[in-house]
Amino acid sequence: MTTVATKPRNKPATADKIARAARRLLERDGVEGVTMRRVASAVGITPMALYRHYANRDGLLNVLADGGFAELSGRLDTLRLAGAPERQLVKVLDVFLDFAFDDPRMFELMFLTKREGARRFPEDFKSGNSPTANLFARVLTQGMETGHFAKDDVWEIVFETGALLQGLVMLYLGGRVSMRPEEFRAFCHRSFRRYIDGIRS
Amino acid sequence: MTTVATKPRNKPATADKIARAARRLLERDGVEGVTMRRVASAVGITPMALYRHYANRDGLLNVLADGGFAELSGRLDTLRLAGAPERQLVKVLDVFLDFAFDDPRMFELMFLTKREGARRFPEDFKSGNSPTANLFARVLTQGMETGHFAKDDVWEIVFETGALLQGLVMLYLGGRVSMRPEEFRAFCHRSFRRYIDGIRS
DNA sequence: CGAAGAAGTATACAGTGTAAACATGACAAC
DNA sequence: GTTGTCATGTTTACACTGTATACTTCTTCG
Repeated sequence: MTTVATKPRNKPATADKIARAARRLLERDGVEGVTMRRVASAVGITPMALYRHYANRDGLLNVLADGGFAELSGRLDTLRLAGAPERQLVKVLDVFLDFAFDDPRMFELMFLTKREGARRFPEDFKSGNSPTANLFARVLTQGMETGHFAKDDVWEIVFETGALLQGLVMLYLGGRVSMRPEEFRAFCHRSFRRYIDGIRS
Repeated sequence: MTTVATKPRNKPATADKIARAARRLLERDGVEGVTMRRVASAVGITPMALYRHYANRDGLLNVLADGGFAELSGRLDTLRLAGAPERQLVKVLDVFLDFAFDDPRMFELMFLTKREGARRFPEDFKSGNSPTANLFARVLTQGMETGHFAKDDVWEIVFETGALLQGLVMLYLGGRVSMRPEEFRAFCHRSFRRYIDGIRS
């Protein structure tokens, strides 16, 4: 074989195929549906081959979650934020809700599942490691400077707003809310409004 | 049958021993540590014998969770609520936090785990099936009548306050908060205060 | 006594994640 | 070329999980 033009070690290729297959399984069957055997079978390899590319199942799930955060971050970047800070915050909220509605399983993995290597409060927030938290903090800070919000600990508010949103969506995705998506969105808007009214000066 | 004073079928005896053993396992190893084999071994019977007393693992976990709700309800009943509604709400918050600190695994099972038969919003709230929600709603209604809070949808506020609390505690128990318990409690107090200020008229 | 029914056991099946050993193929150095 | 190295993949196996099925054993009642 004179085969000179060999593929230059397509190591990332299979790793990518694995991630894609896992992603599809996640979307369809949820976190618990992402089993090593199913992923391997979807890719067409043996389960143990997965371990050449990912340390273990948690490692694979972490990569999936990272992809989710990247996509969410991308969506937030497309936001053209302007107008009153209150409206800006609601826009951010809507991006989160859209994401949760579009890909509930991914949202579940990202926020509602215990995972190693997740961000910690407050250090990982203040260090600017979380783009979504950064965006939120920027809007809040700006709102405080312009007098729309009472001066307070920005990071605490970022964290607790995230907690409120996470709690609401967790309950919704967990099937504990008898509302259709748009009803629930309206409810979240009211809830957010109540909260914002509290921090407005 | 002279046998009048027979043990009236001590069926509940083993069922209770099972529940107690499961409860201990839950406390020590968390929800995932409660496996049928371990529970059976702790009781001294065969795994399949558990199924004579509980439909399946989820049934057993539901009974455990019910016990947790009963205890939480009991703790709330001991509260002597008086004074300003804001202070009453904080007292209720503290009961929840105490419970979460005392028995984090149980709290996790009760609020942070997907389970069948969990309360649904709004119907199960409005119907009065949830004692804890009832208590909260009573304080809120009273606060609205006395002018401490702005008139609003009580059940919505009950639900979203629960969501906020759940989100905060979920993040804390999930190891995403670098705070010692009392630090975290103080943070929750500030967070609650911010929220209450929003609904005050 | 004899029947009934409850409680417990034994065995087995289909899953799960993953450790250990081995096979194969592509590339670099001699 | 030959050899060695390293990445990739397979095979097999282990220790778990929940639970279906069938069998035994014990208690209670007619």
